[in-house]
Amino acid sequence: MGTKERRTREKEQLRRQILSAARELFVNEGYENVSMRKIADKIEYSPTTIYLYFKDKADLLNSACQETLLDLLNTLELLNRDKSDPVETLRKSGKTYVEFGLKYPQDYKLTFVVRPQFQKGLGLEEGTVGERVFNYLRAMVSECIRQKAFRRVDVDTAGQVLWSAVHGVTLLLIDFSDFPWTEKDKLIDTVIQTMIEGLKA
Amino acid sequence: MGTKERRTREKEQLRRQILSAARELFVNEGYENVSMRKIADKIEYSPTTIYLYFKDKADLLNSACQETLLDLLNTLELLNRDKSDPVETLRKSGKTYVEFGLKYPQDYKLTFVVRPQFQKGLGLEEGTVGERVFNYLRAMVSECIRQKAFRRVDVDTAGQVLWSAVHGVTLLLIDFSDFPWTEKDKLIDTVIQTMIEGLKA
DNA sequence: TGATATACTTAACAGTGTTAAGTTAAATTG
DNA sequence: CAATTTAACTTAACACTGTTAAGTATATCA
Repeated sequence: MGTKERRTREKEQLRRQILSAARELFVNEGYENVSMRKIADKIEYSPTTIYLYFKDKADLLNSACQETLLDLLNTLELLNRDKSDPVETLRKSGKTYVEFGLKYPQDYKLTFVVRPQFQKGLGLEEGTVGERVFNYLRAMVSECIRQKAFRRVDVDTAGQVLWSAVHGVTLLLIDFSDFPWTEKDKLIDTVIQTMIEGLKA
Repeated sequence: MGTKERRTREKEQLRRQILSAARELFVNEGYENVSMRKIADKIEYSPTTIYLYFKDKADLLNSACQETLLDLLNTLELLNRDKSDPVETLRKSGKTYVEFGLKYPQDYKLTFVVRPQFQKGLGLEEGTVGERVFNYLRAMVSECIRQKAFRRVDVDTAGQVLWSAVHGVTLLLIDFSDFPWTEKDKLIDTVIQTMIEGLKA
Protein backbone atom coordinates (compact mmCIF):
# COMPACT_ATOMS: atom_id res chain seq x y z
CA MET A 1 0.00 0.00 0.00
CA GLY A 2 2.65 2.50 -1.06
CA THR A 3 0.25 4.53 -3.13
CA LYS A 4 -0.18 7.22 -0.51
CA GLU A 5 3.54 7.57 -0.16
CA ARG A 6 3.95 7.73 -3.89
CA ARG A 7 1.38 10.53 -4.02
CA THR A 8 3.06 12.60 -1.36
CA ARG A 9 6.32 11.99 -3.12
CA GLU A 10 4.85 13.23 -6.38
CA LYS A 11 3.39 16.26 -4.64
CA GLU A 12 6.72 17.07 -3.13
CA GLN A 13 8.31 16.72 -6.53
CA LEU A 14 5.92 19.18 -8.12
CA ARG A 15 6.47 21.58 -5.26
CA ARG A 16 10.17 21.51 -5.89
CA GLN A 17 9.57 21.90 -9.60
CA ILE A 18 7.49 25.01 -9.05
CA LEU A 19 10.00 26.47 -6.64
CA SER A 20 12.89 25.74 -8.95
CA ALA A 21 11.15 27.40 -11.88
CA ALA A 22 10.19 30.38 -9.77
CA ARG A 23 13.68 30.79 -8.38
CA GLU A 24 15.23 30.65 -11.82
CA LEU A 25 12.80 33.24 -13.15
CA PHE A 26 13.18 35.49 -10.12
CA VAL A 27 16.93 35.40 -10.46
CA ASN A 28 17.02 35.95 -14.20
CA GLU A 29 14.24 38.48 -14.61
CA GLY A 30 13.73 39.97 -11.16
CA TYR A 31 10.93 39.32 -8.72
CA GLU A 32 8.72 42.13 -9.99
CA ASN A 33 8.95 41.03 -13.59
CA VAL A 34 7.92 37.46 -12.99
CA SER A 35 4.22 36.70 -13.09
CA MET A 36 2.48 33.64 -11.74
CA ARG A 37 1.44 32.90 -15.29
CA LYS A 38 5.05 32.93 -16.44
CA ILE A 39 5.95 30.41 -13.78
CA ALA A 40 2.94 28.32 -14.71
CA ASP A 41 3.93 28.36 -18.37
CA LYS A 42 7.39 27.18 -17.52
CA ILE A 43 6.18 24.15 -15.61
CA GLU A 44 3.26 23.58 -17.98
CA TYR A 45 0.53 23.81 -15.40
CA SER A 46 -2.25 26.30 -14.95
CA PRO A 47 -1.41 29.37 -12.87
CA THR A 48 -3.79 28.44 -10.11
CA THR A 49 -2.08 25.14 -9.47
CA ILE A 50 0.74 27.06 -7.86
CA TYR A 51 -1.64 28.21 -5.17
CA LEU A 52 -2.16 24.59 -4.14
CA TYR A 53 1.50 24.48 -3.17
CA PHE A 54 2.30 28.02 -2.13
CA LYS A 55 0.17 30.55 -0.31
CA ASP A 56 0.98 33.38 -2.67
CA LYS A 57 3.78 34.96 -4.66
CA ALA A 58 5.52 36.23 -1.55
CA ASP A 59 5.57 32.69 -0.20
CA LEU A 60 7.43 31.61 -3.31
CA LEU A 61 9.87 34.44 -2.77
CA ASN A 62 10.39 33.38 0.80
CA SER A 63 11.04 29.77 -0.06
CA ALA A 64 13.47 30.77 -2.79
CA CYS A 65 15.36 32.95 -0.33
CA GLN A 66 15.66 30.15 2.18
CA GLU A 67 17.39 28.15 -0.51
CA THR A 68 19.75 31.00 -1.24
CA LEU A 69 20.69 31.35 2.40
CA LEU A 70 21.33 27.65 2.63
CA ASP A 71 23.60 27.91 -0.40
CA LEU A 72 25.48 30.75 1.23
CA LEU A 73 25.86 28.86 4.48
CA ASN A 74 27.14 25.79 2.68
CA THR A 75 29.59 27.88 0.70
CA LEU A 76 30.90 29.48 3.86
CA GLU A 77 31.20 26.20 5.69
CA LEU A 78 33.25 24.75 2.85
CA LEU A 79 36.06 27.07 3.90
CA ASN A 80 38.54 25.06 5.85
CA ARG A 81 38.51 27.08 8.98
CA ASP A 82 41.99 27.43 10.29
CA LYS A 83 41.55 27.67 14.04
CA SER A 84 45.10 28.89 14.45
CA ASP A 85 44.54 31.99 12.35
CA PRO A 86 40.99 33.20 12.95
CA VAL A 87 41.69 36.60 11.42
CA GLU A 88 42.65 34.99 8.13
CA THR A 89 39.53 32.84 8.30
CA LEU A 90 37.44 35.94 8.87
CA ARG A 91 39.03 37.62 5.89
CA LYS A 92 38.38 34.65 3.66
CA SER A 93 34.81 34.41 4.88
CA GLY A 94 34.16 38.05 4.16
CA LYS A 95 35.59 37.68 0.69
CA THR A 96 33.50 34.57 0.10
CA TYR A 97 30.38 36.36 1.29
CA VAL A 98 30.84 39.27 -1.11
CA GLU A 99 31.74 36.98 -3.99
CA PHE A 100 28.65 34.92 -3.35
CA GLY A 101 26.57 38.08 -3.57
CA LEU A 102 28.22 39.12 -6.80
CA LYS A 103 27.91 35.67 -8.32
CA TYR A 104 24.18 35.54 -7.62
CA PRO A 105 23.25 39.22 -7.44
CA GLN A 106 19.56 38.68 -7.94
CA ASP A 107 19.43 36.00 -5.27
CA TYR A 108 21.34 38.25 -2.94
CA LYS A 109 19.08 41.24 -3.42
CA LEU A 110 16.03 39.04 -3.25
CA THR A 111 17.14 37.67 0.09
CA PHE A 112 18.64 40.71 1.76
CA VAL A 113 16.75 43.61 0.25
CA VAL A 114 13.58 42.65 -1.55
CA ARG A 115 12.24 40.09 0.87
CA PRO A 116 12.46 42.24 3.99
CA GLN A 117 10.34 44.76 2.14
CA PHE A 118 7.60 42.26 1.49
CA GLN A 119 7.92 40.13 4.59
CA LYS A 120 8.72 42.49 7.40
CA GLY A 121 10.63 40.81 10.15
CA LEU A 122 11.43 37.45 8.65
CA GLY A 123 14.59 35.57 7.96
CA LEU A 124 16.74 36.02 10.99
CA GLU A 125 14.65 34.61 13.84
CA GLU A 126 15.75 31.76 16.00
CA GLY A 127 16.17 28.48 14.21
CA THR A 128 16.24 29.95 10.71
CA VAL A 129 19.05 29.60 8.25
CA GLY A 130 19.64 33.32 8.43
CA GLU A 131 20.34 33.05 12.12
CA ARG A 132 22.82 30.27 11.45
CA VAL A 133 24.71 32.47 9.00
CA PHE A 134 24.94 35.20 11.56
CA ASN A 135 26.05 32.75 14.23
CA TYR A 136 28.82 31.61 11.92
CA LEU A 137 30.07 35.17 11.73
CA ARG A 138 29.80 35.68 15.45
CA ALA A 139 31.78 32.54 16.21
CA MET A 140 34.66 33.78 14.08
CA VAL A 141 34.73 37.18 15.73
CA SER A 142 34.60 35.50 19.08
CA GLU A 143 37.63 33.42 18.26
CA CYS A 144 39.55 36.49 17.11
CA ILE A 145 38.92 38.16 20.43
CA ARG A 146 39.70 35.03 22.42
CA GLN A 147 43.08 34.81 20.75
CA LYS A 148 43.59 38.51 21.43
CA ALA A 149 43.91 39.34 17.76
CA PHE A 150 41.08 41.81 18.24
CA ARG A 151 40.71 44.19 21.13
CA ARG A 152 37.97 43.34 23.59
CA VAL A 153 35.00 44.66 21.65
CA ASP A 154 31.46 43.47 22.09
CA VAL A 155 31.14 40.35 19.96
CA ASP A 156 27.65 41.13 18.69
CA THR A 157 28.52 44.69 17.81
CA ALA A 158 31.68 43.65 16.02
CA GLY A 159 29.80 41.04 14.04
CA GLN A 160 27.18 43.53 13.00
CA VAL A 161 29.84 46.02 12.03
CA LEU A 162 31.53 43.46 9.80
CA TRP A 163 28.26 42.45 8.28
CA SER A 164 27.45 46.09 7.53
CA ALA A 165 30.68 46.49 5.63
CA VAL A 166 30.41 43.39 3.46
CA HIS A 167 26.71 43.94 2.89
CA GLY A 168 27.35 47.51 1.85
CA VAL A 169 30.12 46.81 -0.61
CA THR A 170 28.20 43.90 -2.09
CA LEU A 171 25.13 45.99 -2.74
CA LEU A 172 27.04 48.95 -4.10
CA LEU A 173 28.87 46.74 -6.57
CA ILE A 174 25.62 45.11 -7.62
CA ASP A 175 23.49 48.24 -7.87
CA PHE A 176 25.99 50.67 -9.34
CA SER A 177 27.83 48.28 -11.53
CA ASP A 178 28.91 50.98 -13.95
CA PHE A 179 30.22 53.38 -11.37
CA PRO A 180 33.96 53.92 -11.85
CA TRP A 181 34.91 51.82 -8.87
CA THR A 182 38.41 51.05 -7.84
CA GLU A 183 39.34 47.67 -9.21
CA LYS A 184 36.71 45.35 -7.77
CA ASP A 185 38.90 42.90 -5.87
CA LYS A 186 40.99 45.68 -4.46
CA LEU A 187 37.87 47.41 -3.18
CA ILE A 188 36.52 44.26 -1.54
CA ASP A 189 39.85 43.42 0.03
CA THR A 190 40.32 46.96 1.30
CA VAL A 191 36.86 47.03 2.85
CA ILE A 192 37.54 43.83 4.73
CA GLN A 193 41.11 44.74 5.58
CA THR A 194 40.10 48.15 6.90
CA MET A 195 37.45 46.65 9.17
CA ILE A 196 39.90 44.09 10.50
CA GLU A 197 42.56 46.74 11.13
CA GLY A 198 39.97 48.83 12.92
CA LEU A 199 39.10 45.95 15.20
CA LYS A 200 42.67 45.08 16.10
CA ALA A 201 44.29 46.19 19.28
CA MET B 1 1.89 89.58 -23.56
CA GLY B 2 2.61 87.64 -20.37
CA THR B 3 0.11 84.93 -21.20
CA LYS B 4 2.69 82.58 -22.58
CA GLU B 5 4.83 82.97 -19.50
CA ARG B 6 1.85 82.41 -17.27
CA ARG B 7 1.10 79.20 -19.12
CA THR B 8 4.60 77.85 -18.73
CA ARG B 9 4.47 78.88 -15.09
CA GLU B 10 1.22 76.99 -14.62
CA LYS B 11 2.64 73.96 -16.39
CA GLU B 12 5.67 74.02 -14.16
CA GLN B 13 3.41 74.27 -11.14
CA LEU B 14 1.40 71.23 -12.15
CA ARG B 15 4.59 69.33 -12.82
CA ARG B 16 5.77 70.04 -9.32
CA GLN B 17 2.37 69.12 -7.95
CA ILE B 18 2.48 65.74 -9.66
CA LEU B 19 6.03 65.08 -8.52
CA SER B 20 5.26 66.08 -4.98
CA ALA B 21 2.23 63.80 -4.84
CA ALA B 22 4.17 60.93 -6.37
CA ARG B 23 7.08 61.35 -4.00
CA GLU B 24 4.82 61.39 -0.97
CA LEU B 25 3.03 58.26 -2.12
CA PHE B 26 6.26 56.47 -3.05
CA VAL B 27 7.71 57.23 0.36
CA ASN B 28 4.62 56.29 2.34
CA GLU B 29 3.49 53.24 0.43
CA GLY B 30 6.51 52.09 -1.54
CA TYR B 31 7.17 52.48 -5.24
CA GLU B 32 5.61 49.18 -6.21
CA ASN B 33 2.38 49.86 -4.35
CA VAL B 34 1.72 53.22 -5.94
CA SER B 35 -0.25 53.25 -9.17
CA MET B 36 -0.51 56.04 -11.67
CA ARG B 37 -4.20 56.15 -10.87
CA LYS B 38 -3.47 56.72 -7.19
CA ILE B 39 -1.24 59.65 -8.03
CA ALA B 40 -3.86 60.98 -10.41
CA ASP B 41 -6.56 60.72 -7.73
CA LYS B 42 -4.42 62.65 -5.30
CA ILE B 43 -3.94 65.57 -7.61
CA GLU B 44 -7.47 65.29 -9.05
CA TYR B 45 -6.46 64.84 -12.65
CA SER B 46 -6.91 61.93 -14.98
CA PRO B 47 -4.13 59.33 -14.93
CA THR B 48 -3.06 60.10 -18.46
CA THR B 49 -2.34 63.71 -17.68
CA ILE B 50 0.74 62.58 -15.82
CA TYR B 51 2.16 61.30 -19.09
CA LEU B 52 2.10 64.84 -20.46
CA TYR B 53 4.63 65.79 -17.80
CA PHE B 54 6.61 62.60 -17.22
CA LYS B 55 7.63 59.92 -19.67
CA ASP B 56 6.55 57.05 -17.47
CA LYS B 57 6.46 55.83 -13.89
CA ALA B 58 10.22 55.28 -13.80
CA ASP B 59 10.72 58.90 -14.82
CA LEU B 60 8.70 59.95 -11.79
CA LEU B 61 10.88 57.72 -9.63
CA ASN B 62 13.98 59.27 -11.09
CA SER B 63 12.85 62.80 -10.49
CA ALA B 64 11.85 61.97 -6.95
CA CYS B 65 15.27 60.49 -6.28
CA GLN B 66 17.02 63.57 -7.58
CA GLU B 67 15.14 65.55 -4.96
CA THR B 68 16.18 63.11 -2.26
CA LEU B 69 19.83 63.35 -3.24
CA LEU B 70 19.61 67.12 -3.18
CA ASP B 71 18.15 66.96 0.31
CA LEU B 72 20.97 64.72 1.41
CA LEU B 73 23.59 66.98 -0.09
CA ASN B 74 22.08 70.03 1.58
CA THR B 75 21.94 68.24 4.91
CA LEU B 76 25.58 67.28 4.63
CA GLU B 77 26.66 70.74 3.62
CA LEU B 78 24.92 72.23 6.63
CA LEU B 79 27.61 70.63 8.79
CA ASN B 80 30.10 73.24 9.76
CA ARG B 81 33.16 71.62 8.37
CA ASP B 82 36.01 72.09 10.75
CA LYS B 83 39.06 72.16 8.52
CA SER B 84 41.34 71.70 11.50
CA ASP B 85 39.84 68.34 12.41
CA PRO B 86 38.90 66.55 9.20
CA VAL B 87 38.55 63.19 10.93
CA GLU B 88 35.89 64.58 13.21
CA THR B 89 34.15 66.12 10.22
CA LEU B 90 34.23 62.78 8.49
CA ARG B 91 32.73 61.10 11.52
CA LYS B 92 29.94 63.63 11.75
CA SER B 93 29.25 63.33 8.03
CA GLY B 94 29.01 59.57 8.26
CA LYS B 95 26.65 59.83 11.16
CA THR B 96 24.55 62.38 9.33
CA TYR B 97 24.43 60.18 6.25
CA VAL B 98 23.13 57.18 8.17
CA GLU B 99 20.66 59.25 10.11
CA PHE B 100 19.35 60.75 6.90
CA GLY B 101 18.76 57.25 5.59
CA LEU B 102 16.97 56.21 8.75
CA LYS B 103 14.87 59.35 8.85
CA TYR B 104 13.66 58.84 5.29
CA PRO B 105 14.07 55.10 4.82
CA GLN B 106 11.79 54.84 1.83
CA ASP B 107 13.49 57.74 0.11
CA TYR B 108 16.83 56.18 0.80
CA LYS B 109 15.93 52.79 -0.56
CA LEU B 110 14.19 54.37 -3.51
CA THR B 111 17.34 56.27 -4.39
CA PHE B 112 20.04 53.77 -3.60
CA VAL B 113 18.39 50.42 -4.14
CA VAL B 114 15.16 50.57 -6.08
CA ARG B 115 16.14 53.07 -8.71
CA PRO B 116 19.32 51.35 -9.84
CA GLN B 117 17.20 48.28 -10.45
CA PHE B 118 14.89 50.13 -12.79
CA GLN B 119 17.33 52.58 -14.29
CA LYS B 120 20.56 50.73 -14.72
CA GLY B 121 23.51 53.02 -14.60
CA LEU B 122 21.95 56.31 -13.59
CA GLY B 123 22.49 58.69 -10.75
CA LEU B 124 26.22 59.00 -10.36
CA GLU B 125 27.43 60.27 -13.70
CA GLU B 126 29.28 63.51 -14.17
CA GLY B 127 27.30 66.60 -13.30
CA THR B 128 24.61 64.80 -11.34
CA VAL B 129 23.74 65.41 -7.74
CA GLY B 130 24.90 61.92 -6.91
CA GLU B 131 28.35 62.72 -8.15
CA ARG B 132 28.41 65.83 -6.00
CA VAL B 133 27.62 63.77 -2.92
CA PHE B 134 30.45 61.42 -3.69
CA ASN B 135 32.80 64.32 -4.33
CA TYR B 136 31.91 65.70 -0.92
CA LEU B 137 33.01 62.45 0.62
CA ARG B 138 36.20 62.31 -1.39
CA ALA B 139 37.17 65.83 -0.42
CA MET B 140 36.95 64.92 3.24
CA VAL B 141 39.06 61.81 2.85
CA SER B 142 41.57 63.79 0.87
CA GLU B 143 41.90 66.30 3.67
CA CYS B 144 42.41 63.54 6.23
CA ILE B 145 45.28 62.16 4.21
CA ARG B 146 46.77 65.59 3.55
CA GLN B 147 46.91 66.26 7.27
CA LYS B 148 48.44 62.82 7.77
CA ALA B 149 45.59 61.64 9.97
CA PHE B 150 45.12 58.76 7.57
CA ARG B 151 47.86 56.66 6.09
CA ARG B 152 48.52 57.24 2.41
CA VAL B 153 45.69 55.19 0.94
CA ASP B 154 44.15 55.73 -2.44
CA VAL B 155 41.58 58.49 -1.99
CA ASP B 156 38.99 56.93 -4.27
CA THR B 157 39.31 53.52 -2.68
CA ALA B 158 39.09 54.93 0.82
CA GLY B 159 35.99 56.91 -0.12
CA GLN B 160 34.33 53.87 -1.56
CA VAL B 161 35.23 51.83 1.49
CA LEU B 162 33.64 54.39 3.77
CA TRP B 163 30.58 54.61 1.61
CA SER B 164 30.25 50.82 1.68
CA ALA B 165 30.20 50.84 5.45
CA VAL B 166 27.64 53.57 5.97
CA HIS B 167 25.49 52.28 3.13
CA GLY B 168 25.58 48.81 4.61
CA VAL B 169 24.64 49.74 8.13
CA THR B 170 21.92 52.06 6.90
CA LEU B 171 20.29 49.35 4.83
CA LEU B 172 20.59 46.67 7.48
CA LEU B 173 18.92 48.90 10.04
CA ILE B 174 16.17 49.77 7.60
CA ASP B 175 15.54 46.31 6.25
CA PHE B 176 15.92 44.21 9.38
CA SER B 177 14.43 46.67 11.80
CA ASP B 178 13.39 43.96 14.23
CA PHE B 179 16.70 42.15 14.34
CA PRO B 180 18.18 42.29 17.85
CA TRP B 181 20.79 44.85 16.95
CA THR B 182 23.20 46.37 19.33
CA GLU B 183 21.80 49.68 20.42
CA LYS B 184 21.36 51.62 17.21
CA ASP B 185 23.56 54.64 17.86
CA LYS B 186 26.31 52.47 19.26
CA LEU B 187 26.25 50.34 16.13
CA ILE B 188 26.40 53.34 13.82
CA ASP B 189 29.18 54.95 15.80
CA THR B 190 31.17 51.75 15.94
CA VAL B 191 30.87 51.18 12.21
CA ILE B 192 32.20 54.64 11.49
CA GLN B 193 34.81 54.52 14.24
CA THR B 194 36.11 51.15 13.09
CA MET B 195 36.52 52.34 9.52
CA ILE B 196 38.33 55.44 10.68
CA GLU B 197 40.63 53.44 12.93
CA GLY B 198 41.34 51.11 10.05
CA LEU B 199 42.33 54.01 7.83
CA LYS B 200 44.64 55.62 10.36
CA ALA B 201 48.36 55.20 10.29
C1' DT C 1 -15.43 85.55 -35.66
C1' DG C 2 -13.01 81.40 -37.35
C1' DA C 3 -8.80 78.57 -37.33
C1' DT C 4 -5.32 76.50 -34.56
C1' DA C 5 -2.88 74.84 -30.98
C1' DT C 6 -2.93 73.36 -26.03
C1' DA C 7 -4.51 70.78 -22.12
C1' DC C 8 -6.85 67.37 -20.65
C1' DT C 9 -10.09 63.10 -20.65
C1' DT C 10 -12.36 58.76 -22.18
C1' DA C 11 -11.96 54.25 -23.62
C1' DA C 12 -9.35 50.60 -24.45
C1' DC C 13 -5.47 47.01 -24.48
C1' DA C 14 -2.80 43.62 -22.61
C1' DG C 15 -1.14 42.40 -18.60
C1' DT C 16 -1.15 41.47 -13.15
C1' DG C 17 -2.27 38.50 -8.44
C1' DT C 18 -5.80 35.94 -6.67
C1' DT C 19 -10.28 33.41 -5.75
C1' DA C 20 -14.55 30.58 -6.46
C1' DA C 21 -16.55 27.31 -8.91
C1' DG C 22 -16.24 23.49 -11.89
C1' DT C 23 -14.12 19.25 -13.90
C1' DT C 24 -11.66 15.09 -14.34
C1' DA C 25 -9.34 11.23 -12.70
C1' DA C 26 -7.74 8.39 -9.13
C1' DA C 27 -8.40 6.01 -4.62
C1' DT C 28 -11.44 4.06 -1.35
C1' DT C 29 -15.35 1.73 0.15
C1' DG C 30 -19.46 -1.54 0.20
C1' DC D 1 -16.79 -4.86 -9.62
C1' DA D 2 -19.68 -0.44 -9.11
C1' DA D 3 -20.64 3.71 -6.46
C1' DT D 4 -18.86 7.26 -3.89
C1' DT D 5 -15.65 10.10 -1.98
C1' DT D 6 -11.42 12.63 -2.37
C1' DA D 7 -7.58 14.82 -4.47
C1' DA D 8 -5.49 17.40 -8.28
C1' DC D 9 -6.00 20.41 -11.46
C1' DT D 10 -8.40 23.93 -14.72
C1' DT D 11 -11.67 27.54 -16.36
C1' DA D 12 -13.59 31.84 -15.79
C1' DA D 13 -13.77 35.83 -13.53
C1' DC D 14 -12.66 40.06 -10.55
C1' DA D 15 -10.39 44.10 -9.63
C1' DC D 16 -6.41 45.95 -10.45
C1' DT D 17 -1.87 47.57 -13.16
C1' DG D 18 1.03 50.82 -16.82
C1' DT D 19 0.38 52.79 -21.03
C1' DT D 20 -1.50 54.44 -25.64
C1' DA D 21 -4.69 56.24 -29.30
C1' DA D 22 -8.33 58.84 -30.17
C1' DG D 23 -11.47 62.32 -28.90
C1' DT D 24 -13.08 66.80 -26.66
C1' DA D 25 -13.22 70.95 -24.96
C1' DT D 26 -11.04 75.55 -24.09
C1' DA D 27 -8.10 79.22 -24.58
C1' DT D 28 -5.05 81.76 -27.85
C1' DC D 29 -4.15 83.90 -32.06
C1' DA D 30 -5.00 85.83 -36.86
